[in-house]
Amino acid sequence: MTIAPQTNAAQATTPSGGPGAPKTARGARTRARILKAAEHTFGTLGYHRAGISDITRAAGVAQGTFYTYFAGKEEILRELVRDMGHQVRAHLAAEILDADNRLEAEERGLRAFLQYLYENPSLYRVLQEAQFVDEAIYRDYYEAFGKGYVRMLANATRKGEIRPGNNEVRVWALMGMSNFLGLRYALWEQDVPFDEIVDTLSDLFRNGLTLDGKEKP
Amino acid sequence: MTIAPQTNAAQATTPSGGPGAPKTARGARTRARILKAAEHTFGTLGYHRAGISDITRAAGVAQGTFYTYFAGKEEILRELVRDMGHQVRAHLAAEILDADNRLEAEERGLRAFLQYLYENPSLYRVLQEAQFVDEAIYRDYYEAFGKGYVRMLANATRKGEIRPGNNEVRVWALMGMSNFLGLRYALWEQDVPFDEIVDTLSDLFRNGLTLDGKEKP
DNA sequence: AATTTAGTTGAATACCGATTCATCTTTCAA
DNA sequence: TTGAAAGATGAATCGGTATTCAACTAAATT
Repeated sequence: MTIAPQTNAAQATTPSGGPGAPKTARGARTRARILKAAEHTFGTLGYHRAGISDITRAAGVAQGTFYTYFAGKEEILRELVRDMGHQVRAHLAAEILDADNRLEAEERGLRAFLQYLYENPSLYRVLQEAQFVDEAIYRDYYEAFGKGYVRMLANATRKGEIRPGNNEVRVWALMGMSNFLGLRYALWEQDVPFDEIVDTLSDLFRNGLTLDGKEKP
Repeated sequence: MTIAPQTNAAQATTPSGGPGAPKTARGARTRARILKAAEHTFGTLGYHRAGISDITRAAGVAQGTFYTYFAGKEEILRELVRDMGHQVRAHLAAEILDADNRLEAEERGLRAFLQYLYENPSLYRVLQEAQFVDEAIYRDYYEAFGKGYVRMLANATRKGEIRPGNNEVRVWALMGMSNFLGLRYALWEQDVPFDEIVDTLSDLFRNGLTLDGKEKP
């Protein structure tokens, strides 16, 4: 039930250029600390309110150290979004793996997403704000996410698990649902159990996304 | 087919306090010009990048004039979101009025929303950014929107047009869908005709939201 | 051990843009 | 017509913070 206990922004990061990719163990550690601090700081204060000084303070380093590893405020945000994107996708993919069919995958995926958001509230804020700092990276995130999603729906269609239809449009609808449900029920207020949310959507899917004899009998 | 041709941020505004509610025809006109300019400027540059000077320049007034009518940058954003919220709700309500049943209302509502977003791209940006400047106003917007929506679904349930279920959860899911579909297909790229989007969702609704004999025959 | 390279520091800089204000112009009411 | 209220002006102020940099310390290499 408990999923992905600790946030770990640094772990999976490919330094990807920058002014100075760390060349020492110590350097790598420091860079990681700054990145994690940025995740927390941006998530709490928001991108614009968060100062470099807030980030470095949280990381326990001097202001100047920041610029040893990142070209500036925007770049660290980009890095962060890339990083978080990988994490979520990996996490959800793992949660879905042992689903027997598409419906079950949707149910598990949604529940895992709500749970993940609840445990990593920074994700939402960082991602949404990134949209206005650099739209491209935001699009990339959702297009990457959507691409894999469409592929899965295509497979499900082939297997006869869901009815044929425009899967791309469906995917954007589905991502929108998760997003809003997460915002409302995982971040704002947890006044409806995740199970009930999943059941409600499952009901919607069973009689519209899935193909088990209706409409055209 | 063409809906709400011109943006008109000022029109419906109740000055609502502020440092100086205009007391002259001229004043009212100037205030309106500034508000409309802010809509455009925020929508184009984004809240943070947009300077007061950009707004006043677009409005054709001096910087100082801004503060005759608005306490500051945040306040004009609040005013704008309130204003735009009214507009969208009114617009969609009108579009839905003559629908015969819930499904038709959903179809018309979605199409109208996509169209509206396409014609008023500022709406999305201003609203989403408001979230990080003053979360309350963002919540208010969606909660106001959602409240009316839930009421409509409740009516539809009573009439037997949709199956019973958690309508609040459904509403948040529906708002999420519209939002993402709008972002992707109305703002980013118009590579899929609105009709196809509506048809795709309609198919989803017909076999899950609506009740016309399936699952439990 | 000596030397070079990598990493760290934090105060100083540099820039930007929101807000203020003293002054001038227009509108309005008597 | 005239005085007072409302509106408009835009240059100067003021606060904030991203970024730079010269000096210092730690780590690696010979």
